[in-house]
Formats: sequence, structure tokens, C-alpha cells
Amino acid sequence: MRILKYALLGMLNKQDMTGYELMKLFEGALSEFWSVKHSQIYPELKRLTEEGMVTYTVEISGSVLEKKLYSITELGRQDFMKWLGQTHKMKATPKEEFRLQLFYSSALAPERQVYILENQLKQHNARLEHLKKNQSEFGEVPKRGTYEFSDYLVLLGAIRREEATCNWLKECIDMCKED
Amino acid sequence: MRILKYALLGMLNKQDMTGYELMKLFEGALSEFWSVKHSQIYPELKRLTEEGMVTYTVEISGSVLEKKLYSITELGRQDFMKWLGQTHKMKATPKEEFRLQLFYSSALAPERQVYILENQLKQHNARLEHLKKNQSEFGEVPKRGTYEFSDYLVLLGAIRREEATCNWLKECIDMCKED
DNA sequence: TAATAACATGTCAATACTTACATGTTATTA
DNA sequence: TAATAACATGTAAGTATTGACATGTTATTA
Repeated sequence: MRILKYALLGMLNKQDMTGYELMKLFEGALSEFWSVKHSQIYPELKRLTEEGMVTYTVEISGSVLEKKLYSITELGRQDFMKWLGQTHKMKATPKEEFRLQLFYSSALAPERQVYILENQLKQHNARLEHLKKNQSEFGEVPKRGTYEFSDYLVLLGAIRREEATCNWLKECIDMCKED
Repeated sequence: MRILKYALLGMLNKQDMTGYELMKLFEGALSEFWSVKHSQIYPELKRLTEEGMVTYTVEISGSVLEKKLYSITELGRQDFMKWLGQTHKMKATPKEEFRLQLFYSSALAPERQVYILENQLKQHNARLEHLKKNQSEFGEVPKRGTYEFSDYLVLLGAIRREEATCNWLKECIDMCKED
């Protein structure tokens, strides 16, 4: 499917960037729905260069440190826009180790079952707080048509997802403790 | 991490099964949080056999068709229970192609942006209806401590997740159409 | 009874992803 | 100024996963 390809092209469609800067972006807001390691980014940029989807110029940082500033080409932009305009079928639900564990958890002592649920709730609550803090930094909702608006929509999606997860975990805990 | 290992051991901890039956289970309720292809199951069962985590007996179905009925061993059960009782750190958020697409969607015409959102909503609504149908087949909430109870909890989780996704998508559509 | 769907088990090649290895520069701060 | 963190770019080995290839049996239904 080469989705990483489109993740990178999408960024370079906004502005020229180095591999390192791309990596940093994937550690930030994007990490809520896509994660990549630098060991995957550099080879993919190399491949995209060979395919003519991107080009780069070598910039000197300081006195000797070379860095590659990548730009999207017209070919790359066309390929990206084609992907962006398409509707995509939902993929198989993502794997979640915790839900698998919960699925089998009847084999545990009831207190332990509640404990792992509470542990998970704690982790998701922490993430939710973090996301809400990010949201508050927006101040008001960005204008439609801007990239900030899209940033806001996906952040909202991450918040709604965490809220739902926290509420579900609380429901589970209540049901486990009932009378 | 070998999570597939625990997915398989967890099933065999409930009852003896063939590779084919395991595969069928991963196409059912489990598919909401774990998916596996048969091409991954058979080699993993082979490996677990070599490791002494499972054993099998060959059963004859009909007159000649051989099938392998797998059982968990004491070693396998101990390893599984160790995993089951542990608390696990949340993994990096699962990859979602649609959210990546939405993140870049400011480069699209506004009507197209709304169209892909509505398409996604349609797909998630369909899945939600399907999950609710499954829930209604439970009749009432199963008793705590049974495997049915765990089945119910993870189904509830899938429903809450889809509800949140649908609500978020509606929010996005409204925000795109505002005034 | 012939066709078809479901049962049943595997391998292989390719892709995707992670972890560790490997190296060196530049900016900050103690 | 010395240490440290951040910048910067790669490779290699191993694990995980998918999709295609490969084969044959049994049950159902038209």
C-alpha cells in the first residue's frame, strides 16, 4: 500500500523539509495516528528520490554538517493528490494488546481483572489530559481550509477516541464490581 | 513481543482446537482487536509445538482428511498466565490511513473533503450497526467470571469506539459546513 | 450427480516495521 | 571549556504481516 510514501509526500507538499524534520513531525501530533522510525524514513526518501517523486539539495549547516532538504516534484504531487482525493476502505481494526488481554481475563482473579482495567484507565486518562492541553493551545477553532483546521480535526479525533476509551474502561470496572 | 503466541495460547487455554478453528475465531468477534491470516497461524502453531507450549493429536475427519487438534501444555499455560496477569504499557497509537488523509485534506476542495468524511461515516455506521446486532444476541449481560462476560466487555469496547468515531466524523462534517 | 462452498493445512516471496548498530556535527548549559 | 543534548544521516539484522501460491477433502445444494 506504501502509505508511508503518502505520509512523507503530504508533508513535503506543505513545505520543503529534511529527513530529520520529518521524523520530528512523526513524533508530535501525527503520532496519534501514524508512527515511523527514522530507520524507515531515510530509506523511503531514498526510494522516492529514485522514483522521481522528490528531489533534494544539500545544505550546509554550520561549517561542514550536510543536510538534505527534500522537495516534492510535480510527479510526486500528482501521485499524492490522487491518493488524497480517493475514498479508502476501512482497514482491519488495529491490533490492541490490552483488548486481547481483557478478552481472556476471565481466567484471572476478579481483583486482578479490575487492577489491569484500572491501570489501563490511568494510562488513557494521562494521554487524554495531554491531548486536551494541546487543544487548549489552539485557543479558538482555526479557519476552514487551513492546515491548522485539519490539525484541529485530527486532534479532536484523538480526544474523542481517548474519551470513549476512558468511559468504556470505567463501564467495565463498574460492571466487574457490581453488587 | 510474540503477541500472536498469547492470542493462540489464550484460545487453547479455553479448549482444544485445530488451526482452522483458530483462524475462524480471528475472523469473528476477535477481529475487533486482533487479526491474523492462516499463513501466520500455521507456522506459529508449529513453532509453539517445537517449544513445547502446545501438543497435537491427529484426528481423521470423514475417511481420510487429517486435522490437527491442538492442546495447550502445562508449560504453555504457565507462560500464558504470566502474560495475562501483567500490566502492559500502551503501544504507539495504531496507524489509521483515514486520519492521515484527513490531516492533509486541506489541500482538497471543501466539497471533496466533506465527501470523504461522509464516506467514512457511512462505513463506520455500518460497522456500528453490525456490532449492535451482535450485542443484542447476548440478550442480557453475562455473569461475571465467565468467558461470555469478557466477550461482552470487548464487544462493548468496539461499540463505544465506533460510536465515538461516528460522533467525531459528524462533528467534523458540521464544522466543515458551518455557516 | 455435478457444482460449489466450506473444511483443512501448509509454503514462499515480498512488504512493513522495529531494534540495534554506526558515525559525526552543532548548540546549549553548567 | 567540557559535557551534554539535540541535530543529522544512514545501515543491518531480525520480527511481523500480507498476499499469492499450492493442494486436497467433505458437505451442501441445485
